[in-house]
Order: sequence, then structure tokens, then C-alpha cells
Amino acid sequence: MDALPPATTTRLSRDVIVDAYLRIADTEGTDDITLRRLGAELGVDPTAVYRHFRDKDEILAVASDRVLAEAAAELEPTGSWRQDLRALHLAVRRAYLSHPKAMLALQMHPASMPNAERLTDRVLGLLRQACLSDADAAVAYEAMENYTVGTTLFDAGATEESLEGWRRVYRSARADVLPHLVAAAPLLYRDPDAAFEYGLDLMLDGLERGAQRSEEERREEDR
Amino acid sequence: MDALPPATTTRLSRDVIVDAYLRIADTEGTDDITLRRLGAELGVDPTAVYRHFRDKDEILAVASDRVLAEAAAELEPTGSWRQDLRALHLAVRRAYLSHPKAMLALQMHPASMPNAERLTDRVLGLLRQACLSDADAAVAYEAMENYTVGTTLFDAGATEESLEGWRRVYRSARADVLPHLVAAAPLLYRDPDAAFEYGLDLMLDGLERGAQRSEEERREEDR
DNA sequence: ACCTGAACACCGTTCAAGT
DNA sequence: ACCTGAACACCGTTCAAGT
Repeated sequence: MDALPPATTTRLSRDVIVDAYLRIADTEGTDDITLRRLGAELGVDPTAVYRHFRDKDEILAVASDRVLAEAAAELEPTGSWRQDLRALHLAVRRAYLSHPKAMLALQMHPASMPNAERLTDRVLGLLRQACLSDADAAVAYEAMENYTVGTTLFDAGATEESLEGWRRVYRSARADVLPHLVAAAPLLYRDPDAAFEYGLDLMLDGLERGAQRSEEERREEDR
Repeated sequence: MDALPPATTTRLSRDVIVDAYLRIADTEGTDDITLRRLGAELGVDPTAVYRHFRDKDEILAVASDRVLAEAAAELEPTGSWRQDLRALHLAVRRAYLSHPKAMLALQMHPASMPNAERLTDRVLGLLRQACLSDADAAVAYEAMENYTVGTTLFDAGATEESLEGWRRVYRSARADVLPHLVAAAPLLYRDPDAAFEYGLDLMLDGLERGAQRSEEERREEDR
């Protein structure tokens, strides 16, 4: 047998670095982490990570793929494409809410990320189940993904103060020229999750309507 | 008559600064502009703008409001809430595509921006026209706004290379485990505008379905 | 083969000094 | 009252040097 390297010596590796990044994000409540902070957590020079990753974005992208694995693990197919699409996008939203910066890096830098790809494959499969053509499924995937990612990145950046700030600004607008705005002010930004689900259901309604039409056309042809 | 200051002496002002910012953005094709670049354009020390704005974000927010004014000017109400909502969000998307960084600043820092408020008021009015309750109109506004802003900010950051990068990554996935992904690869990200419109129409379909239901319920009560 | 550490090229922003 | 300019406190990243 060859002599193994001492097990206690935790040497740097991609996994160790990503672990540290996620650990800081979880304990510190933000995933906007500098390489200097990451180096301190690892007890290593801030620039040491460049031996294992091309740049900072690559660290974030790999971290986000691991977060998506946890999101995917919660999901159990029900057989209803509508329910499954809904649950999947809610899970993705939760992942993005906890690690927005990491997700943004993944989105912007194309790379083979196994868990992200598995989720994308599932969405495309569910859209096909909803009677969409291949071309429509691709476009619908883009629309739903952009909706989920975009909305959630904003919600992750918002604070209770900033939301209250908008309500205050709108409330003090001139009611004679902007009546709808002033009336809606107290109702706005009360529950970002509810707003997200409302929009998601709107899109699912639209898809269902399309699916029903396809169904009708098929019966039309049959008789 | 009082003596006027010499008209040729273009002194710094909020308008002059915002003008310069938009001029650089338009000629340079990006609105990610440093204060040093802005100072050079104005022929002034980079820090001089702090006499007129609290910070950089305030400059961007004011600039974005002016861009929204141009977007709003194109719009002519047709009487159909669906058509008007559609045209409005397409116009907002165009504004965000040309000045994404500025729009992000507006979104994140609550402030009274007249043109942004006018557009918000119009959206809320159109949603009420679609038979939505005040509470639903507020939530639907949030959903549509987040969809438009989020999607467009991503599209603004994407390049033909990054989109092609995603297609390549997906194409080279294992077809036996991710069949939908591999099949969809050549169809994806072909036309971001089309994907945006597809998702927007999906949401409008959902709203119309809700409007029809409200209509039916009213007739139900009548008899 | 892997990590260190000084250094670089940028940022936005502050503040005392000028006029 | 308004602008200057040096300086500060940060970034991500490079690269020659160490071991």
C-alpha cells in the first residue's frame, strides 16, 4: 500500500473552496463575498483560489449549481405538468433568494452545470407534456426562466425599508393626476412571494389555455 | 434688466450632467460609465458632480426617468387594456435594453421619478380596466413589472457569444439522460424579443381569462 | 505542484484647499 | 457658491518569488 497523505491536512480544492463560500453566505446572510474574506475563511492567501478556479465568477457558478441540487432534491413529480412546473419554479426561486449573486454568475457565464441542466431538462419535458411544440417549449422555457430569475434577483435585493420607501413615494404623489398610483400605494410590495406566485399562475393559466386549444383542435380533426 | 451670466459658460447642473451621461451611453453603446469618464466628457473634475447629486446612483436614476419619458411619448391609448398593456411593456423593455444600468439604479433606490410614476399609474389603471380588484391589480403590477425588468436586464447583459455558449453546452449534454435539453438546444435563445413577447402574452392570456370569469360571475348574479 | 505576497489597475467617494 | 485634486478605502487579478 502507498502511504496516504496526512488526512488532517485540509488542502485546497474546488470543493473545499465552494464549501467555504457557501458557509460564509449562510452564516453571514449575504453571498456578496470578497476573495479576501474567502481567503480568511480558508486560512489561506486571498489569491490562492486562482490555482483552482479561473476567476471569481467560476467559484460562484459552481456554488450555485450545488444550491440547485438541494432545490431539485425537494421535488417529487406528481404527474400534473402544471403542478410540477409550479413547484419547480418555486424551488428555484428559493435557491435564488438565498444565493442571488452566485445565481447571477451562473446565468451570465455559460458552463456545463449538471444540476442546472437537469432542471432545465425537466422544465422542457413538462412543457412538452403541456402540448407545446418544440419551438414553443424553448421560448416558453426562456420566458419562465427569465421571469423567475429576474423577479427573484430583484426581490433578493429589496429590503423592508426600500419597499416602504416606494410606498411612501407613491402615497405622496398627486392624487388628481395619478389616482391609481396613490390608491394602490398601501397595497404594493406587501408580499413579494405572493406577487411572484400570482405572475407564475398567470403564465400557467396562459399555458393551460393553449393546451386546451390544442386538445380541441385534435378533437376537431378526429370527427 | 439685470446682466445675464455669459451664455457660453456652460456651468454644471443636474440637467447638464444627465445629458452628458446619456450622450456617452448612446455613443459608446454601454451605460456602464465611470465618474472619471463622465468628468472627462464634461471637461470637469470627476468629483465635481457630487455638488449636484448625492451619489452616482442618483445620476443614473434621474437619467433613467428621462429615458422613460421618451418611452411613454410613443404610446397612444387604443381603448383595449390588453393592447395598451402590451405596448406599454414593450416600450419599457426598449428603454431598459438601451440603458440597463440606469434602470437598475432607479429600481433599487426609491425616489420620486415623475415619468416612472406616470407609467406605473397607467399600468394600474389598465389592470383595473381588466376587472381586477385593487389588491389583485397591485400584485399583478408587481408581477408584470418584475417580469419586464428582470427579463430585459438579462437580455441586455447577454451577447451573441454567451447565447451561443449556452446552446453549445446544452447540445453536448448526454442525450440519454437529458433528452429534452439536447433536443431543445438548437432552438434556444434564438430571439430574446420573441421570448419576452411570448411570456408577456402568456400573462395577458391569464389576465384575460380572469376578466372573462369576472364577467361570467356578474351575469350569474344578474339573473 | 501549490501557495505567498507585493503590486497593479481600477472603482466610488471624502474633504480640505483653492477661486 | 462651486470646482479642484490629492487621498482613501476598497475591489479582482497578475506574476515573480518562495517552498
